[in-house]
Formats: sequence, structure tokens, C-alpha cells
Amino acid sequence: MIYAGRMPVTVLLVDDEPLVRAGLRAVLEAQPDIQVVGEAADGAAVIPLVRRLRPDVVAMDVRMPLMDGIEATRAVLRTVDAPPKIIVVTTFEDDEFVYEALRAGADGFLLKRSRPAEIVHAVRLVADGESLLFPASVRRLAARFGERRTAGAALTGAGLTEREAEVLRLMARGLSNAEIAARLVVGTETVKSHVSAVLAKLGARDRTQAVIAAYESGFVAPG
Amino acid sequence: MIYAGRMPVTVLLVDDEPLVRAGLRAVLEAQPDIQVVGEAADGAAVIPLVRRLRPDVVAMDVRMPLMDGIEATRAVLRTVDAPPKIIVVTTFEDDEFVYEALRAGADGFLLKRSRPAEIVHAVRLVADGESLLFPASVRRLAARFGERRTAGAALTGAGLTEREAEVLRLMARGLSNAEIAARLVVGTETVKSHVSAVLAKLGARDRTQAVIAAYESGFVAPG
DNA sequence: AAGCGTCTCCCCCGTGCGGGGGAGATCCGC
DNA sequence: GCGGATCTCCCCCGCACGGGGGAGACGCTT
Repeated sequence: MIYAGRMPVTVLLVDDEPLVRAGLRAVLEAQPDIQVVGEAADGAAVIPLVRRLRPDVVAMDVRMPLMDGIEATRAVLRTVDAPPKIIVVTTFEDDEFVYEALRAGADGFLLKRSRPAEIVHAVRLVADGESLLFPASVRRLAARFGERRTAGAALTGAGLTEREAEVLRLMARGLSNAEIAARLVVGTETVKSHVSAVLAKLGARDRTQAVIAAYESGFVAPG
Repeated sequence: MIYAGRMPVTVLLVDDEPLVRAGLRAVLEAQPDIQVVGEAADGAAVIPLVRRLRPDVVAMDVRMPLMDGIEATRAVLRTVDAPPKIIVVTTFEDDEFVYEALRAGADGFLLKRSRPAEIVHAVRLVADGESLLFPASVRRLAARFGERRTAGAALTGAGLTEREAEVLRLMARGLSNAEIAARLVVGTETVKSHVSAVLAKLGARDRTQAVIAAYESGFVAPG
């Protein structure tokens, strides 16, 4: 496989530990044909970032606070059209995670213990459309889940609607549904609809997680 | 504390995962007064390296294949004269590890999840002869929430207790009361008590407002 | 005209959340 | 010894929240 003359492969790093992100960045950016275009600390922050940065590859941690890598993988593939390739990164050779990751639609599976050369190789491989499955025995499973990706494509073109974003901003200021309703001069049932939509799109379980995602993704900023 | 005009602090990295070493190196070498002088992949390799490189600080992983960080710490302190300061680096806030590490003679204790600034700070601190015992995140919260927040409805004026701060941190990661209870190995009723105390002291109406306060005050930070 | 997406509002329903009490155990300082 | 603080757990209770449905009105593109 030859990489000369290619456009650089763009990568988004998703891991809750800054240290791991720094490590991946150091390893990947040492390659002239690979470019890290962004980082996220949680799966919940991934979708808007993918939409904005349109990376070729997402390196996704499994264990993360709000939304784990499996969930985030599902969310990205479900809500983003022309989605990036996704490499799920984990610490242990957990077969369950491999299986789950494949079911979720991941293209690659990588251990954190891997040597830099393997990591670089994995990124290049999935960027080229190949799938990379660590244990050979699991490779067979890939075939069974190979047809996804066409079906799920895009409910709406964009993430949050303007109204939903407005509601999320008010949620992130601590307002209750009733207060948001009063502020926006609509019924509380309407607000509930918007809140539900926000929770669904962000993969949040409740308004608290949604607000956390808003902070973590930079949608709102402290200060 | 002023670092200008100092000799650079030399650091030896000991971790079995190249990724983590690369991350630490990237984070530390970004500082002009810190220099990474060597790396080791296992505790067993540390002693000769320490003898040869004479680093000021050793950043030591706990979990390693041949000799773990606790053992390696003991070995270094026992066999090397004028030994370096040792920061034990681990993944989880495992009290047992903290205790063991301190018993072994470690000068500092650091979580891999820490933000770069905290890691850098820890290295400088132990290099200066200070000891850095409990996770910086915990320490920070106590200090931060100790005296502020005097105004408002809160009548106690005493700030958050350690336990309450711990609960708030978990709230700020999106955990429900039941999940926090499971994490802290206590009953949900206990968690409810702590949550209520946190809400009262922060002047928050619900957990969402408490989490917002946590972000806005710097108690937790995005990224 | 048809279709889609958005915004609006409505129903039912379960439950997690938070308030308001109380109480025992431990530790620490006076 | 005694009081205070902290951590733990328990009761009852109201309600906001969130999930599951559905539906009408508007504006847009096709």
C-alpha cells in the first residue's frame, strides 16, 4: 500500500484522558500523512465535532464518563451522513467489547498497549476502507455486520435545530421546563418535546448529562 | 513559586504503554523547565537507568508486567543513594494504591486522567521537595469550596465536606444517585443526603444547577 | 400537490429526584 | 465527659422529569 501523494488522513481523537490524547497525537502527528484535527473528552461531544471537522477517522475510547465509545459509535453512524471510519480503542482484549464495537459499526479495534507503528498502521488501514480486527477469529463477525452504514443514514441534515439549541442553552443556565416555557412563551409540553429531542440527539439520559455535554463540547463555556 | 533561572527538572518515564509515555513526554516537554531524559517500559529496568541518568523525578506507573511501580519504588529508594523523587501514576483512584505507594516512599500520587497542567504541576512540586499526596482534583475542590460561597442562602458557611465534594464530582459526570451509591458503595439514601447538602450549600435548586455551579466555579473543567 | 422538517400542543404513566423530618455511629476538640 | 461535625441510613411525600405515543399548522423543497 502506497501513501505518497495522498491527501493527509484527518483524525479526531476521543478519549476522556488528556494523557492518552496527547500520546495518540504525538504518535500520529509524527507521520507526514496523518493529521489530528480535533480532540474530544467524551462520546457525548463527538457528534457536533464530527459534523464540523469531518475527520476521515475517529479514534474512539470505549470507557468514557457520559457516553461510552460503543454508544458514541452508534450515535455517529446513525446521525451523521458520510460518517468517518471509526477505530475503537480499549485497554484490554475484551471480547465482549470487540463484539459490541463491531455490532455498533466500528471499522477497527485497537489496544492501547499497541506499539506506535501498529497504531499508525491501523489508522491508515481503516482510512483506506479496510477493516482492522484485532483477533483474527473475530474477523468473521465483521462480515455479518458488514451491510450497515447505508441504512441508517441521516434523519435530519443537521444536529440540533435552532429551537432545540435555544432550549439547551436555557437548560445549561439551570432553568426548569416551566421556566423555559415562560421564557420562550410556549407551553411546557412543547418544551418537553424539545428537551426530549435534545436528550436523544446528544445521547444524554437526563438534562444534567445534556448540560455536561454542552460544557464538554464547548456549546456553552464557563465564565 | 518561581521557576525562572532554575536548572531544568529532569524526568524519567516508566510505563509499559508507549502511548502513555508519549503522552507524558509531550505534556512535560512542552514546558521549558522540564526535560524528559529517559523512558523505561518496566519497573525492572528502572534501577540502572536511574543510576545512569540521575533524574530529578521518576514518573512511575503502578501496573507493569515484570515489576510493578510499588515494587520498583521500593527498589529504587533502597538501592540508590540520593534517590530521585518518585511520582506514582495510576489509572484509578484506588485508595489501596495510594496507601501502598506512600508506604513504599513515593513523593507524589497522580491520576492518568489528570489534566496536563496538573501533571506538570505535580512534577514541579515534587522536584521542589513538596509532597503531593492525594489526587490533585480532590485537593483542589476542598480548597476551592472551603471558603467561597459565604453569601447566599447557605447558612452553614462551612463549605462542602470531602464526601459532599466527592458526590458533586460524580454528579458532574452525569451519574444518577443510584450510580453514585454503587460507586461509593453506600446506600442511595446516603447519597440523597449528600446531594441535598450539596444543593443547599451551593444554593442550587436541583442537580443540574449544582453541576452548572461546578463548571462555572472551576470545580470541574471541560476537556 | 406531495413530502419533509420544524414547532407547537396533547394524552398517559412510571420513577427519579428533592424536601422534611429523624436517628445511630464514629471521631475530634473543648 | 460533652458537644459538634461528619457519615451513614431510614421514613413519608409531592412533583418535575422523561418516555411513549399522537396530531395539527406552517414553510420549505421537489
